[in-house]
Amino acid sequence: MIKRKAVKKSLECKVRITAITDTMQVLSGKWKIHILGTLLQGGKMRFMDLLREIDGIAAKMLSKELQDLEMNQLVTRTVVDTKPITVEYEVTEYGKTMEPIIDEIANWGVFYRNRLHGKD
Amino acid sequence: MIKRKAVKKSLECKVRITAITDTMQVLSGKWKIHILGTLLQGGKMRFMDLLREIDGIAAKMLSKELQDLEMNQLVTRTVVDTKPITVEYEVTEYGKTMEPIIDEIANWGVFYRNRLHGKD
DNA sequence: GAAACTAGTTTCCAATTGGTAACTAATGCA
DNA sequence: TGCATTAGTTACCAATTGGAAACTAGTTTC
Repeated sequence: MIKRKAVKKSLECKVRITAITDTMQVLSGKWKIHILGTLLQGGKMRFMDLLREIDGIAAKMLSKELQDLEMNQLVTRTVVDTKPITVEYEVTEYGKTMEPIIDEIANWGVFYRNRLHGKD
Repeated sequence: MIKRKAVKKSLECKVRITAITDTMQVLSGKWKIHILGTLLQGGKMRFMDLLREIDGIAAKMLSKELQDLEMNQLVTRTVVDTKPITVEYEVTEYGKTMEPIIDEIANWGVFYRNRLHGKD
């Protein structure tokens, strides 16, 4: 009983840390979760739809974040040959595996607000 | 069928966005999830324990992030009157409500790695 | 008396993030 | 002809983030 748990920084611990780092890197930045959340709710959406739907985002940011998400294969980008050309973004099947995370994050945020107000 | 879903930016949508923003603000920065994850696994831990356990973190960051977490009531800080004074950090009951989020994030990261390696 | 361990704090610096605004380029409409 | 809409891009700038290293300060051990 002198040294319980000497080797705490074990394999599973390192794997977990790496896993968390990976996920947070994929979701890095202020907007990716919002974009994914919006696309998960809205299905196929055009650039301008997203720009209008996501409050406060600038075209530059939306463009950059969508590129990141596309690179990570979480969303697809499809150019549609309409009169003024439009581009459709959609969450991939792979991207949909993010849904539990986003839901948990949204749930916690609601819980957090309720706690704040309940305590006032 | 001319304008389905005109009012997309509805109440529930705004609430969700606010909720996500709130959560991500509480978890902001590179380290908070790791600190919480480590404390959830390790129970009571001292400053130096955390510093050694969390690979790459500097004392300044650990200190600052712990203060943030304490302010948000996710962890408690207890000074223990040992020979060289020690400080114990522990996740609160409230902080434990973060566990589902952290688990989902860790799970996804593992899934992500597997997918990468499976595709090589 | 010097070194080491506790838990930090402080300073200084570099990189990243993100915002505004203007610009491109193609097409349609009045 | 000129304005609007589509989907961006570019340039510039400010704030935030985070890292390294040195420092404080009290106690204990050699």
